[in-house]
Amino acid sequence: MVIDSIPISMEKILQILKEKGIRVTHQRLAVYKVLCKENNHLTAEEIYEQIKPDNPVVSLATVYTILDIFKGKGLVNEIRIHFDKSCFETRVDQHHHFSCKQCGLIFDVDMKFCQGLKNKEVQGHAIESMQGYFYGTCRRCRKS
Amino acid sequence: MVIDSIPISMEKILQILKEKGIRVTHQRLAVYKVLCKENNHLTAEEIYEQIKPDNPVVSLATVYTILDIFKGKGLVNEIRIHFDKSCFETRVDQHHHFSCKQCGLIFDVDMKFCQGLKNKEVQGHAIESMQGYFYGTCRRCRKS
DNA sequence: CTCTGTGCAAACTCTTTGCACTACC
DNA sequence: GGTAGTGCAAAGAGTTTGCACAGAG
Repeated sequence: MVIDSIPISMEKILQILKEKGIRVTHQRLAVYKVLCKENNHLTAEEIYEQIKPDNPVVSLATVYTILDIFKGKGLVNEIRIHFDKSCFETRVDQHHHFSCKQCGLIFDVDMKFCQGLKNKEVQGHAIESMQGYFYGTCRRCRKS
Repeated sequence: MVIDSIPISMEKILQILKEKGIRVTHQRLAVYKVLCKENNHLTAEEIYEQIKPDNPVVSLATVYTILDIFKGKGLVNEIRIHFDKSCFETRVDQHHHFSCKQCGLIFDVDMKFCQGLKNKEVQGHAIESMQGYFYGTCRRCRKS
């Protein structure tokens, strides 16, 4: 399921969590909501900072725990396009990422080249998943 | 330049370092030699452990410093196929990596699909470099 | 001899863990 | 009410930094 940057209702999130058998708490709703709202690639720290205003008593450790649960249930995807920290997104289908060296933003990349690579093999090794990380200058930064 | 797992002479390493304008020290020779010898994807810690026997007084911090210099001069490539730590290799031409979930080994992957992607663009973003990370079960582990 | 490289220890960042308390269901 | 989730603080791993000493050119 891909959720766009359009606002998502609390009822919808509640339903998603219940479907996955994830116990519903205030913090879990908040984490998922922020990830949907931004449709962005957020670090645990960024998620933490964004939910704090609405939820003053919350801890970064819990955000990590929640992300780990979401990841295990296939609700979020973890990427490591920047070497030093993980980013999380709600888009969990096969796609890749571009990171801009100037502005630091991460963009989703859909490329045909790796369609069908999954469950194939390369040089005798069986591929279960793949991540393509691209680095360069993004569309917007190129113009300026 | 790609150096295979065949032994490399100290003279050759010396020459490579001098060509790149890198001041030659015992530690730098040792780091580069281990990376060549293994033709492997080694973490800083692993490099440190391997050079210690021949060079009892050496520090992990220096290994990091040396790897950073080598990287800056284009002598080694840093990959982050495992989220928690970096691996280094002497192969610096365009290629990708496969990590086996069972044995943990990293294999080089040469794929046609991304030839020519460099200096092209994707969805308006200018690509300067890319990294393809594949995960699954390697050839050897599949047999057992 | 000078200036860069090194070892050491401490600091730093991101992430995980242990434990008592809280709050879903 | 029982079990799982949480906050907090502390620990852990990987990496970087500051500084005095050592060694390359």
